[in-house]
Amino acid sequence: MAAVPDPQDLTARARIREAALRHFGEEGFERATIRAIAETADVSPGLVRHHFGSKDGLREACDEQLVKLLRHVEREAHTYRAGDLGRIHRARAELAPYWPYMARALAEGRAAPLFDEMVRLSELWLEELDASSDAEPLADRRSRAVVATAMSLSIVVLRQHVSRALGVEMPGADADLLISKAMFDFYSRPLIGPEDAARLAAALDRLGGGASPRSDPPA
Amino acid sequence: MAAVPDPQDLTARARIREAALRHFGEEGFERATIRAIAETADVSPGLVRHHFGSKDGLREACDEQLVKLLRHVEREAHTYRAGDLGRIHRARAELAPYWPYMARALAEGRAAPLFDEMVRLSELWLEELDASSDAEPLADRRSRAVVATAMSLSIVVLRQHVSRALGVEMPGADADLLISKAMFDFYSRPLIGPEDAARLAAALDRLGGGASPRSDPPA
DNA sequence: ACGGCGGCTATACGTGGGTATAGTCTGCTA
DNA sequence: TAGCAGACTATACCCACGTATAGCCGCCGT
Repeated sequence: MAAVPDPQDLTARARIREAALRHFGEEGFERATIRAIAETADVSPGLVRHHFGSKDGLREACDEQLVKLLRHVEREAHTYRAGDLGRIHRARAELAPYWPYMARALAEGRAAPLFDEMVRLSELWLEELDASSDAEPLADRRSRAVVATAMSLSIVVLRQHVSRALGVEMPGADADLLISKAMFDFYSRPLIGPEDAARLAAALDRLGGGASPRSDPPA
Repeated sequence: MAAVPDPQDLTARARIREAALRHFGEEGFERATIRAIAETADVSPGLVRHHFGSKDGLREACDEQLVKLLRHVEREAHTYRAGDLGRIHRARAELAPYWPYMARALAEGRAAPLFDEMVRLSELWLEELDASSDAEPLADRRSRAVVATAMSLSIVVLRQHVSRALGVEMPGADADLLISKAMFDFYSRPLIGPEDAARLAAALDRLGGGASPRSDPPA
């Protein structure tokens, strides 16, 4: 349950995997070398191959480990009621060391189970929410869940920019405070009125099967 | 003004740069090779070095080009009023071919000017918005601008997951429609009531300089 | 006591790919 | 016509790194 779960008495296999998660996260898959990973794990390069077959094999093991970790954290904090901030807090703290790896994996389009799992959670969350609201949603629940997931992950994936732009270190309490408040603000204060939203949605429908890309409003 | 601005009668230097933007975007910086880029640009590998000095030099040129492009698009669509969807539409279409490169650059923490520029725009946008609203924001404007920027970029950076999870191709009209509607929904319908938000913000303040990371609510 | 197996190391091989150098061709100025 | 400059090519170098092989050592079952 330690944030970094591994003192130094771990099986070599696990040490290698943890070292890889760090190296891949910090340097990226291509720049990271088996030799460096082995050195960090305090084993010979050959052993890496022995256990994981190849560099790609090692990465797959890392991905799996990441999903395993997410599920663990999830299980531990499945009380997702907004009230229990402390619980979520601790859960996130456990993930933080793996942010760099996570961010890279997601940005490269890997770690799909992780993303999908979060979408699932978002859908559950929206389901509750829809039940307790009377206004009609503009989009189907799944779309909203996917977009919400992407948005929440953006903070991790773009943490270097967020950190720099806010002038705070990013796994860090200051950042948590600023970001959480900003998000609560967005969650609680509508940026556009319902009539404007309906008008925009209608305009979109009119553009319909129209032309090429679009993704999101300016901000 | 063409979406991909370059037929095939461009200066070799420009052809190389465009080829690099594509290769770096699709394969990543490390996996992309100077030789392949040269071939795409229909020049010899040596010429790449001649013009850009090194692979890193080439990447820097790409980053600069990206910022130049953003400013161009911005200038062209500086009428950021939500009404003129068509204008924004065309502007975005011009950027779309560079999404893969953009996404990678941002995820790796590069292309800071691009991010910062978007933060600036968000701040302007929020400034207007704050003026026309009476409710007190929970966070300072800059924090909100940074978070909003990260959120809107998340769609591009995580487009592979978004695309997969929605089952639509991602530079594409279908995706635009779904995503835009979902975003308008979030922008127009508050997810939590103001009293809950205030309570949560207060709770955060109480945790205060507390413990380690936090980033965002579950969804 | 022993045979075998799995964790582990040392060493070597092969090559992809960035970089460096030398040389060619075209066009311009005088 | 000479001669220089810069765009461009061909070729070679070199090393980092993934992969492969062969072997050592300690443990366990019998």
